Amino acid sequence: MGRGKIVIRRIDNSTSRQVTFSKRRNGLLKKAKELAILCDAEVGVVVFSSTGKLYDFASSSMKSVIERYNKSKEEHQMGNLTSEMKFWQREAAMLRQQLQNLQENHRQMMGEELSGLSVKELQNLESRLEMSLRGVRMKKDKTLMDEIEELNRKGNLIHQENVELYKQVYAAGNINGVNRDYLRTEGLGIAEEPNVPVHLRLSQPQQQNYETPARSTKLCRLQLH
Amino acid sequence: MGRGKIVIRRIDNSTSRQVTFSKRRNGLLKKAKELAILCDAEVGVVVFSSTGKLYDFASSSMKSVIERYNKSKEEHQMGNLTSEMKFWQREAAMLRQQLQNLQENHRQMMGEELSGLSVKELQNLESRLEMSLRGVRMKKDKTLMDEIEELNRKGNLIHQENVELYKQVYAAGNINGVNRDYLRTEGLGIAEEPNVPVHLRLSQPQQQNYETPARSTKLCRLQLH
DNA sequence: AACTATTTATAAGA
DNA sequence: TTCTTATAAATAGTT
Repeated sequence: MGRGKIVIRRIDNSTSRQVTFSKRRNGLLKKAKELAILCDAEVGVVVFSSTGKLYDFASSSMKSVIERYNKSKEEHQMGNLTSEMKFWQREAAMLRQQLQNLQENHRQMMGEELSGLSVKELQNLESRLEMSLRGVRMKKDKTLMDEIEELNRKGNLIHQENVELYKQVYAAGNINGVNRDYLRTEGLGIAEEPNVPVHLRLSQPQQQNYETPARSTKLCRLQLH
Repeated sequence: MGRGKIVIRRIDNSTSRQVTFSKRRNGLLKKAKELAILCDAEVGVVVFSSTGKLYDFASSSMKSVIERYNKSKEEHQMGNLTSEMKFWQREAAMLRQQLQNLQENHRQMMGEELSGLSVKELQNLESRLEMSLRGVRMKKDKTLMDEIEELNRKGNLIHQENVELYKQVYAAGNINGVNRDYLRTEGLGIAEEPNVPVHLRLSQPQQQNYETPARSTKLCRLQLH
């Protein structure tokens, strides 16, 4: 339909290609529009030029056309997208449900929202809490015991070190009496300083924190078991 | 381009419309194909007939065309979709995180997975459990008390009923002495059976279960505070 | 579905 | 890009 017949293959001449693109693109969009109107059809056309520019026509809206297209196939592109979205929606709903269940459970474990529970359920809850409490106390006691044991071990070590130092001091004292007295009273503090105070500083705050509750928990535990 | 000129408006004659649709649809798809080849363009055409049937052409693939179309706009259709999907993905991730936190919390409350906890945290957990336990026990006790009270109320009611019946029986007994003796010994048991024993069966096992642990915990509580 | 008179689209040139 | 115009292509109405 022009001065000469052409074969349908890529137009090599860039300018000519661009011109033809412009003409035929308008023609295509015009025909799409006419088809939609004449035949009461829903039509969508998307064209990207070789330079990447977008031209489109949709008798209704491209959104509508694409949605209908995807629905009409139930397998492509958007089908994947919607099904993926549905997956995430279901995922969210499922997680929300789980969360709600666990929250209710948790609140009940925290002693809240007990109104709806029967005596049987309350008993159940009670024994679960007792079990948990027992477990927590056992763990705590074990932690404390371990700490005490460690401290004792360190204490003994230091004590032994002191005994050794005493021996050395006594041995030195046989040569110089003044030195011996000095060491016995004040020098002992100096001699221990590089070791003992460091250990004490490390262990003291821990010891302070647990002593009061530790005693009460032990009493509890004895009565519980 | 035919025997006569036509105005572009919906063709009323259904048959004619259908024929024209067929012709022009083919023309449109052909022209789309030619445009794509001649001008090295990416083209997608979607047509729905008035009866809902789908016809389409895509120079590459409809998936590619639609994706490119959506990307090329960054606001329509797919933009909404992806942002909506991203919303749901974020929602799911958030819920999953919440769930995880709560689950960890819950497991610790259940006395599991206590390895990573410090003494301070264990203490905290312990007191939370104690508080919960206290709450649950209070609720249970209240439930039981209420039940007992209700039973007493009913018992009293029945007792009064019996008293009334006795009175009637005595009044009747003035006429017949044998009937009076029968009601005084065995009739009482029969009268109470439909109410009292049923309630006792309900409350007895519940009461048994909680008494032992309740006492020991109370002792603990007193020593702790 | 085929035909064909005509309209329409467009290739080539400006 | 746009206009022009000769000509190819599409298609309305008919068979």
